[in-house]
Amino acid sequence: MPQKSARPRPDADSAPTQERHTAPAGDLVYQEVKARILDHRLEGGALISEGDIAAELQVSRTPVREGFVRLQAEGWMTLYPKRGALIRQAGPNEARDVVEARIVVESHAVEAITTSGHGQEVADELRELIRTQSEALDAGNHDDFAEIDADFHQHIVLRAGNGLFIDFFDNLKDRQRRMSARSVWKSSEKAETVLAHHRELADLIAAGDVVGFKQRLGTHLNEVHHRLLP
Amino acid sequence: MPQKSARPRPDADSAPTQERHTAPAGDLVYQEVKARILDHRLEGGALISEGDIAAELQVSRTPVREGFVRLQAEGWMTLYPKRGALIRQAGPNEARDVVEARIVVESHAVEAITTSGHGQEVADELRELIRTQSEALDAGNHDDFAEIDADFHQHIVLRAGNGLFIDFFDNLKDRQRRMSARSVWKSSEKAETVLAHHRELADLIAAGDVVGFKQRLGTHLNEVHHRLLP
DNA sequence: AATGTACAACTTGTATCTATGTTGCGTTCA
DNA sequence: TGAACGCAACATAGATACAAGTTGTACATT
Repeated sequence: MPQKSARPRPDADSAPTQERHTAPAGDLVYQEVKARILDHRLEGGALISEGDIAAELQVSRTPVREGFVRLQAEGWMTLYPKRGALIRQAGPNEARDVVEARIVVESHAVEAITTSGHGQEVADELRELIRTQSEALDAGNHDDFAEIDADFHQHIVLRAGNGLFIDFFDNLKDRQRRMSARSVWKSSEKAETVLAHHRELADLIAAGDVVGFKQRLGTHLNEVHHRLLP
Repeated sequence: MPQKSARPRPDADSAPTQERHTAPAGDLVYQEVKARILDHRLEGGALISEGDIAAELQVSRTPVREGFVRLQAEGWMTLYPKRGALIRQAGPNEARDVVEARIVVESHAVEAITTSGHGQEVADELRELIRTQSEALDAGNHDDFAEIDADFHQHIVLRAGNGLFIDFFDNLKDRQRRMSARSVWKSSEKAETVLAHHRELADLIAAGDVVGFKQRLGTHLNEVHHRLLP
């Protein structure tokens, strides 16, 4: 029997009636600390305290705690009672695990897309993305280039339509971002290589060649990765 | 440059020095509320408030809030400012998505296991699990039977060694649990069918037949599922 | 009757306060 | 010299206080 069987509810998963004009302090903490972890302003292994962040961000410790709990739930830090918050190390296998997981998830997404007959459609959307990414490169906008690069892969997973994989892939994206945060696509030669790879991947999707896609994606990710970590 | 570059740290991801003797109230809230969601004592669509849970569990709102934040991060509820916490609906595609994701993750795990040459080893471990599960059935212990059933599949993912997939699979397991919470393996005939399926799956792992495993797993999950959602 | 409005009840957001656990270091004692 | 002890500094856990947003309803107004 339901606990108390609910008051009028805001219509299953609808948006809040009114937007906030002031960002909640808890979200601020979450986003700010996560951003610092992803771009290595906070290094793995560092031990920080609620008080430090609270003072720096000019909020009380309560919303800091809220942010910390979220970050722990997502695996970015570990909370030690009465001790502090430890930023989690990347772990020796994480790079391998992320690449492996991406290959599995993205390849499956392509299979789902092609077997449902949306291969051409999605391939066209990806080519459009490649076009804008190419423009970003020409304009020298490296940040946009990197962002669209991530969008390309995410779009594939998005279009496959499995919400669980979509959420999981978000996590993978963040982890990859932390690992490759130090590198930028300054060399246009390397950037062109990435574009070429993406064009091939889009073609393979259009052709419905799932195994080909999987192989190419593997070489793509590994090649990108080896230019970053040597 | 590192923020403040850390005080002495408790040796990367080590356990806390001393165990607690009293369970933290925040964990209590998290586990209790999650349990209620998984077994439908809290239904999807219900709107609950921090105060209700706090009063019922005899703690203040602070740890309740902590638990709620964790539950939201894991996708079990949505927090609406000044309104309350809405238990998320299962979603019309969730059953399909969970099965799809499980097939992908488990099949990949088998591929990783067999290509690394641990197929026989893992198959033997699984057979041992099947043995204990069979004993639980004979003893009429349906709860243990269901638990070992979940362990069987989790073990495969565990042995593949990818920490990201392991965490993801935990999530899948909980979602499946919520969906099938109302059914029990009372019929020993159905239970025997499950055991037979698991034996076949173990055999396919031993034989290194990844595509065979994937197919069998698909029929297994769908068959199990169709007996639940008729 | 339909509509607009003021208000009471309820809920969260955040700050603050108290209690307690942990650590590091200086002091003491063998 | 070195180990044990005590204590101050620090950190979190949880409770509580208070401010502010949201909603349903009763009631006045048209």
